[in-house]
Amino acid sequence: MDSTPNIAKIGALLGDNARARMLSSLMHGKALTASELATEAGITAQTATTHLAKLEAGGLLQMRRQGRHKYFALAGEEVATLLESLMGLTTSHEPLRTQTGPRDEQMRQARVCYNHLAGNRGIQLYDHLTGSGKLVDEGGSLLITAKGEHFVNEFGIDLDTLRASRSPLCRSCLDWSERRTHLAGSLGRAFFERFERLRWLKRVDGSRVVKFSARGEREFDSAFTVY
Amino acid sequence: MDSTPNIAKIGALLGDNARARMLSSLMHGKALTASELATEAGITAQTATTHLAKLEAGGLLQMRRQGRHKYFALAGEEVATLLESLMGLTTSHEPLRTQTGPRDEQMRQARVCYNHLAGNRGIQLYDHLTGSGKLVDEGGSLLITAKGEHFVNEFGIDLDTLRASRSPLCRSCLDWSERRTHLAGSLGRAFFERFERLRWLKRVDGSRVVKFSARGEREFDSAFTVY
DNA sequence: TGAATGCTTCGGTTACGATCGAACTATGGA
DNA sequence: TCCATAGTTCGATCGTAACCGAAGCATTCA
Repeated sequence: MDSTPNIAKIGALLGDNARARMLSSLMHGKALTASELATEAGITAQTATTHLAKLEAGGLLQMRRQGRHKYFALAGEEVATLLESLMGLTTSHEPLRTQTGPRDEQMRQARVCYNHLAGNRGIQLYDHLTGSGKLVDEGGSLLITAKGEHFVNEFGIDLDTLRASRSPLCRSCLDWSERRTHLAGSLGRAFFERFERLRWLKRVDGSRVVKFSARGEREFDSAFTVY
Repeated sequence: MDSTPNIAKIGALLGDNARARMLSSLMHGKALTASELATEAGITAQTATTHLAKLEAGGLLQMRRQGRHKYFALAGEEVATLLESLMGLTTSHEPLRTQTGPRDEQMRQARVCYNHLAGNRGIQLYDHLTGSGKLVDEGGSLLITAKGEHFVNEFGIDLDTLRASRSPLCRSCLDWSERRTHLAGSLGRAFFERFERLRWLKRVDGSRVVKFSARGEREFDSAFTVY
């Protein structure tokens, strides 16, 4: 059994500039979409597609579909280690990689994502709902419980209207800044609209950033405590 | 400062089949000559030259000239680690690499190398001579001391004759099986001839293996104790 | 000195893979 | 039902690098 073909194959994967750039922009551990990775690598979407397919087939990346998006992340700890030791070999010892995460702290806190709430606040919402048994994850799909229905209606959201729409009610969405899931789907959107109407938050125009008011923050925290 | 070009560069080095094979045949830690590496990789000497130059320039290999040979070894522990983690990624977990060292135990013990003694016995000789102050390493070149001259003459080797030849008297030679140095040069050859004449050893014909007699072994050991 | 051996340089061929334009499918939301 | 957006497939182009034959150095040893 000769294992050298394998090492050459992995090496070849790492040996392309575009792919290398993709991989290192994933070093911070978070997932990125195909087009984001294309931009990172400075190539077109078509080219990115083929690269990403190769990287996934080679076991370096892990993919997760999310609606019309594809989120890619490093396949595991070993891959990250490999990349680190590669970087360590040449650039002995630069400070490890410039922060590629969300440059803007505000954005990391709260932002809009397809009209629902993302960022730390979005995660808080999601964690509260699942942690308190209002939503449950049934084999990948998110379901609302009786308790959840009650809570949502109490909160001023008309579930029946939402159900009339064809789009899925609950849906988890991978958060690119925190690599955690938050609530998407029509329920997610409804929550966001409700927050706006309650004046808990306001969108900063021309950006995806969402700004909470002081009162909004307080009331959000008390409504969605995380256990 | 973007470090991705570097990782791509190293990746590209690893990404060629011939180079990968060369690297993994060096995994056991010992040094190989350019032509041995060419054979390992299944390519011609010309092609090997360019590959080896790239690997050395890329900091993956370390080279040491030795007469008309060039010995290559992995540049360091980090390189070995990198290769291991690469292999680990795909072939989770084959036993690490087939033994590429000298297949023949006899050969590992004692053999001829340019008419001087190599293998464990050669190392023993070398270690004795340097350890007892008969030879000293002066900035890479090996010199004989007064004590050494006395010893050599006592042993039945005519130093003056050796000095008349144009070839260097003392010379250290990297041992491919043990990655240690042993004595080469005309003195090395003279020792070997003397051992033959004393009937301490005999060459096994058609091979580089050298066989010690029981008496030879005993006397060799007492003459060349290692401290 | 000359023969043998190890390595290198040069030139030309060949194969592979990165790239993108254009046209396509799939998904989400109105 | 329809639009906008994310990602894919196809085909053609282009550059790079691996490869070897042949001839050239360099070293050892007689």
